[in-house]
Amino acid sequence: MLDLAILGLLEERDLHGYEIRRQLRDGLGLLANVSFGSLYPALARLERAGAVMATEPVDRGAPTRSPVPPTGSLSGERAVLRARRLAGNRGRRSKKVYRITDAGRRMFADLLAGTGSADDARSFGLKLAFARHLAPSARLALLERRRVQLRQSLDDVRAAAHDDALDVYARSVVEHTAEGVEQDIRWLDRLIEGERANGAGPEDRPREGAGTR
Amino acid sequence: MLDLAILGLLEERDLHGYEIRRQLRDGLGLLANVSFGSLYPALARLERAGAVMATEPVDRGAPTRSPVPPTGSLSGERAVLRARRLAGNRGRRSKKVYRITDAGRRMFADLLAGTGSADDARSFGLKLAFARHLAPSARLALLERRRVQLRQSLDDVRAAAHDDALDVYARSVVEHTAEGVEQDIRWLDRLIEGERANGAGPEDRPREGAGTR
DNA sequence: GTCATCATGTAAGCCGTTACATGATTGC
DNA sequence: GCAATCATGTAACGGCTTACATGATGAC
Repeated sequence: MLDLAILGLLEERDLHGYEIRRQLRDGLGLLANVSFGSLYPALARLERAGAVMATEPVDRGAPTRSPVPPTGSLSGERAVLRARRLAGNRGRRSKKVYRITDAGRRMFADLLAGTGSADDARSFGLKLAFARHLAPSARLALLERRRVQLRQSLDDVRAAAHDDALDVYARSVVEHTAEGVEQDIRWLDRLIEGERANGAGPEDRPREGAGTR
Repeated sequence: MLDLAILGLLEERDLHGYEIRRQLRDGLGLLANVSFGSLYPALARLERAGAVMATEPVDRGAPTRSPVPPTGSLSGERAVLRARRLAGNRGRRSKKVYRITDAGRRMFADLLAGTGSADDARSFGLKLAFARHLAPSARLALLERRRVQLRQSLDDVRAAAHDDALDVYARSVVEHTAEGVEQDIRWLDRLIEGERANGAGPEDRPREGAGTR
């Protein structure tokens, strides 16, 4: 699920890990606080899988090999380190800006369209947030799959509400859960209606205007 | 979190693992499908910690000492009947009926009142479902803690909604999330109001009517 | 006598967390 | 020069899932 979010963000622009985390936190509330302990391993995994590649950040200024700046006798060591980084030294630590690859785009498309892990609310919300990368038919399918799941949930929770053994508090929880699911379904219905309505609409095509119909 | 649920169910009656799972699945929707792979280890852990004890259903032909749990519940009775039938058998593996201990009750109270892990919706829902075991003041505190968190969430998600870079779908997700949080807050407000109203009300005391006052 | 269900457990592994450790940049 | 922040990573661990293995019960 984290992979999906990372790839989705990288679809739009190159980013480094820290920035990805900020966008996940501030951007959309889902996946609110992923920790570095999961983010960086995920990036490393994606890089090993060939889905993303690390690109050196663009060096502004003189990137040619001028080994040592003429300043700083006291901070000599630091200056050397900085110089090595600017000179394109391999392996030194700095910002690592990641860029998605073609394989990564394919992986993203698969994750986005795959029925696996579309079950929970977070996965669905995440997928829907990236839904403009989906073909209209796949988008509709995503919404309708989710609707089926929510109908089932609603039946279950309503059955639970019939239990007479529930006290006031448990009952309140169950009933409020049911209301939440109902609201979700109404929301989905609005979205589905919108999708059906713009089948021929000229407005927001997914990304490239060259879609089928 | 699973511990809390288990102890909460055992507060009401003795149960064996399979039955606990069913109650978690059917009873209230939260913690919908815990798997045996987590349930049984959790029970074993609780037993090691002294929070629950396994009351072996009757051993062959020794009905003298504390043969059956004195519950009046339907499923409890059935379990007992089955266990009795089993008594004719050689004492092979059978149902393991768990009973909460005094230490377990203390642990349950701590988990229920503790501020830790009250953060997510599931933990809160679970705690609230068992809220009748809480003193009125602690119950109110639980609700108000949750309300503060939701206010914060609402501010965050509204800030996210101000982001102009969101496309239709991402924006819809954010806005629907905000609506959900608003609905949660209204629900909490109703509950808090109810709590305040029955401060002197004779209605639903937590469990035992024998309180002072 | 066999199948579905009830019932308990173990093993492997995923996904994510907290805590720790370190390096680089910026601003005072 | 020092602190705060930016930035990247590792280590240990916890909870929960799936898959596996086993045994008992009841229905037909």
